[in-house]
Amino acid sequence: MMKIATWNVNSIRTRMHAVTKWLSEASPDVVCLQEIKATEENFPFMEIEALGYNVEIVGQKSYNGVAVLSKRPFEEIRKGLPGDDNDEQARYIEAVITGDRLPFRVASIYLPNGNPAPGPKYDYKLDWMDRLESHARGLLKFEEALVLAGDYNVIPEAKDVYAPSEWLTEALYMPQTRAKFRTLLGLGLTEAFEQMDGRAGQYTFWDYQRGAWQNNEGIRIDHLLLSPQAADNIVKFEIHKHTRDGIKPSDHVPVMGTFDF
DNA sequence: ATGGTCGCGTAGCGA
Repeated sequence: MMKIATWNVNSIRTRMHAVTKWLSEASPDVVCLQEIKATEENFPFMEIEALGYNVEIVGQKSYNGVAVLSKRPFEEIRKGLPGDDNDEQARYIEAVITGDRLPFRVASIYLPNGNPAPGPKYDYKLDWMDRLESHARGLLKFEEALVLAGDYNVIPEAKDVYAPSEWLTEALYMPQTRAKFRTLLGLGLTEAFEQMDGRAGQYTFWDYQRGAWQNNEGIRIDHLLLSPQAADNIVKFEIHKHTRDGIKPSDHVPVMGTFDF
């Protein structure tokens, strides 16, 4: 079995205590991290490698940044989302890993937030989603187990937000955002959450402001998107909500799938 | 309508 998780940690250096605690409790085989807010120079490689993980990152100073951790060796690494050579933002890394039964491909995705919308930041978000769709279409042609994991900054449906009416003008929930997300799914991807749970009110993010956590005013924006070969092999899906209660928590919580790979 | 909280890095931006 392979446990594959995604977590937007909102700074790896500030979050190391929470991350190491969670790694030892949940013992994921593969972890996709977002918003590491670190470069190759200041990422804590030694501490994470000491816990038994291979580590690859796409870093950036102060903002963004993604990483993939794996107990198994990486057979292939791709850094950056194809489709725009001028894109400087660190938001995509992809790896191929072999499990007990099957090789699989996993991506750590930090999709742009896009606020305020409309505007240049929203245009960048929509362009990025088009590039992701194009790249995913190519990956699906391999007909292999594929897990596109990350912070999508997309609330798929009304059931995934505490107060849909308050989010109508937010880049995370606007109709065009959700339409592009559905187009991505339409390529032949399945949300692990929808296959295993699908219930309303299962959130992965609560804002630091306004007592959002205490009032359970959350949204579900961290997703595992699966190719048919991955969807056929998922046996468990979990949202590790308890981590939002810890000391200096991230505003996101980990999401983890267990696969018979 | 405003302000409310974090993280980075030490002002103000991004979320």
